[in-house]
Amino acid sequence: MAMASPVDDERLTLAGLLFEANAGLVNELSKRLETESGLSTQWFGVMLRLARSPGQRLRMTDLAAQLTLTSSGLTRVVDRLEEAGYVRRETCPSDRRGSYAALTPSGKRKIESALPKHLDDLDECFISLLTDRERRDLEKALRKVRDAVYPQGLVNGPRAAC
Amino acid sequence: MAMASPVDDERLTLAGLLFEANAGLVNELSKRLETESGLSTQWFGVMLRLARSPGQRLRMTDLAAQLTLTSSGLTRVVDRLEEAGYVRRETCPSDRRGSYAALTPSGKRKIESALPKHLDDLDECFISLLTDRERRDLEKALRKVRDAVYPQGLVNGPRAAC
DNA sequence: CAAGATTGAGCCCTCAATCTTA
DNA sequence: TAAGATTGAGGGCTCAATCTTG
Repeated sequence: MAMASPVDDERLTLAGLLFEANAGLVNELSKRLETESGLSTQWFGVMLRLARSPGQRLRMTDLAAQLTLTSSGLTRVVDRLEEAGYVRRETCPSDRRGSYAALTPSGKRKIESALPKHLDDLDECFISLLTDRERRDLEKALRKVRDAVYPQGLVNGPRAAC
Repeated sequence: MAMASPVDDERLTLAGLLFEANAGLVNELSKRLETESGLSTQWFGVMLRLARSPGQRLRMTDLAAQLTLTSSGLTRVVDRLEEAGYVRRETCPSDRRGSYAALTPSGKRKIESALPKHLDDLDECFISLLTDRERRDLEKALRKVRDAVYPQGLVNGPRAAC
């Protein structure tokens, strides 16, 4: 009987499944999103988070944290989104160091028109594969992990508007 | 009572939890892996997959698929791993177009010395947060998703050695 | 021509340094 | 001095084109 090697540890298997499920899903969804709406997952993620926020705006720092991006990386993403007309920067009156990223009307239309098809895709590749019970259990488990390792994700509400 | 907007759809929430749990975990584990062993998650992933394979080798194409990388991307990763002495290329005698990536003895020592601490990290950030039952359920759910969207992941056994 | 692997060009991200404001 | 945002330099990936072998 063969010895179990550490490289076959079952914990690696579970982690591997998480990584692979995530990677596969992101790949498939981004391909579809790109062809259907011309949006990358990164752009979609930015615009979706802005759309969900009061006033459709978020501080650059908060948005960067939500996207697991450095503030440097976010600066460049917002540069491109601004050039495309989907987002614009707004200065923060009460703290002149900071700025907001705000969804433009064009950006709001864009995300809203892209959303229905994206939800269909999400159903097809992910949601519909699971039973109601599996979905609830999965959400609970993922939330535990997320809360433990995702520092600023969606926990922080948006700052008080200034 | 407020209308539910599509941007608040619960399916987006579940998908977002998957993305955020994954991103948070990768970030945390890669930081630790880097400081403890000087390995990136990419290098670790390559070496782990080679270590798990018969003969500690894999065809470049198969390895690329397992890592969700283009063959172009894998070529460059293996270039760097070869330069570090952890991996070497071997030509395939029966099909001279192809080549193998093979773990060197140095690479094998490296991954084996990095593994115990990495497993501890994995426990701390992920595995130990869940009950046995939650782990089993999570594995089942993730496997369904993975199998649906991860084309060549770990499904294909390695090709017959030539 | 198709398949496996590599190369050149270009994109997007990070790290470290910088500038401005609190 | 610290915090927020930006910029320059550099790394790693993808896409498209190329080379070799089947």
